[in-house]
Amino acid sequence: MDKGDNRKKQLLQVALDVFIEKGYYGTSTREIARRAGVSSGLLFHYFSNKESIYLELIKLGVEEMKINTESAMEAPCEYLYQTIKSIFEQLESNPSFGKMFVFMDSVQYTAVHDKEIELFLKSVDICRQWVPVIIEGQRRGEFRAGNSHSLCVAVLGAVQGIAQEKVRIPDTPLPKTEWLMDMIVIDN
Amino acid sequence: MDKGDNRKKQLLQVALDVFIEKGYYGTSTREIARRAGVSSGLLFHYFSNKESIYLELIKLGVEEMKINTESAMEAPCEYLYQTIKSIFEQLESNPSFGKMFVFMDSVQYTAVHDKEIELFLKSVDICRQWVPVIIEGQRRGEFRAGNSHSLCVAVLGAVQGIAQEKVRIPDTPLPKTEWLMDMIVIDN
DNA sequence: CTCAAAATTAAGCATATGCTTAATATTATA
DNA sequence: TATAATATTAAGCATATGCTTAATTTTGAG
Repeated sequence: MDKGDNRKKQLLQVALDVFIEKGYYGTSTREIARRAGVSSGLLFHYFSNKESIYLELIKLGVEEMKINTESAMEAPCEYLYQTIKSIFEQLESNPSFGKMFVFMDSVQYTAVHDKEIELFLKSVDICRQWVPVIIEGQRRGEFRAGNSHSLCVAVLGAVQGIAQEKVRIPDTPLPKTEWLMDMIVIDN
Repeated sequence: MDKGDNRKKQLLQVALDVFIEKGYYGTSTREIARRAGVSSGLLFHYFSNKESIYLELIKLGVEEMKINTESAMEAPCEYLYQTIKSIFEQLESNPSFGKMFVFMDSVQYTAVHDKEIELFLKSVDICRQWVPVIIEGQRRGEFRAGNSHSLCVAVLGAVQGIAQEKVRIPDTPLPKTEWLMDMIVIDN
């Protein structure tokens, strides 16, 4: 890994911070550069334009979400419980995961331009990955039956809400997974 | 009600649309004016600056949320059920309510400048109003017991998620309140 | 109709923004 | 050490932005 790769990673990290804080339009390339301690010219040496920084972050987010749901798929039982628990654990141990998780939520409805609608849809797809998670959870008897889509929205909403609080106010204690499950899961 | 009042209301409506679409920083005063079909000078005739437009919208949102939770408080039973049902009904019948509901969510963590932190906190307080709603729901036996804060986040997340979808994609059918309740409510 | 108040616009200033370009510093390799 | 590739900066161009100002149109009461 050469120096350039490190710099690029650093710039992506800083960009993620600013995008979360101020959104796409509110983020200036100058601010990203300033916070990273480099000239804005350097930013455009590593990225062709502002939009491509944003898109690269979305790509990374898509990867991360994929890994997360896929690994949970392999859990032998307590499927959804494991998924949520793993997310909570990462929220606690890995701040950058939380940032990415919140970022991906904010991206959902923020198509910057029409031409990037394709990548935009891909990120929505990631959230759709939760739908089979819910359905599988229902099949395994973790959930009460009901409208899968709404259930998905509820679970995602709950987890996202908790993640947002954790990212913005890091001191926030996370609820025990059991507590969260307790709200939505069938009694044993 | 004179002409000026109507214009001001119209400008606020348009501003709300743009703020939801592009966030605070991504919204330009020129765009608000253009979409309203007036010059940008007129915008600054009715509002002292961009920030004050945003703050005025927050104030209106605070009012609306207050009315909503307060009226539900008076429901004799099925407290939370009525609250959510009323929100869903308004989402279906009154598009501007949905916009405001989603807007208030987006405002939560977007303190524009430090000096307006006070009004910002007020809007957070509105969301806090949900906490007694949940606790009361638990007391009345609508909910299983559990951590009230997490339960609040979950319910808010669910309702917000559904509202967002409805506002961005108006064709989205809303779930029956029963379905949503079914996820989180104790069996009768 | 008169004319003052209110509504509205056009033009522009100062600054911020996305991005480019040419030059300089640093690094690595032969 | 010499040299080519890479990393980095400083300066600036074109445009967008928040907001002001002076002028013009519209409105409504006497």
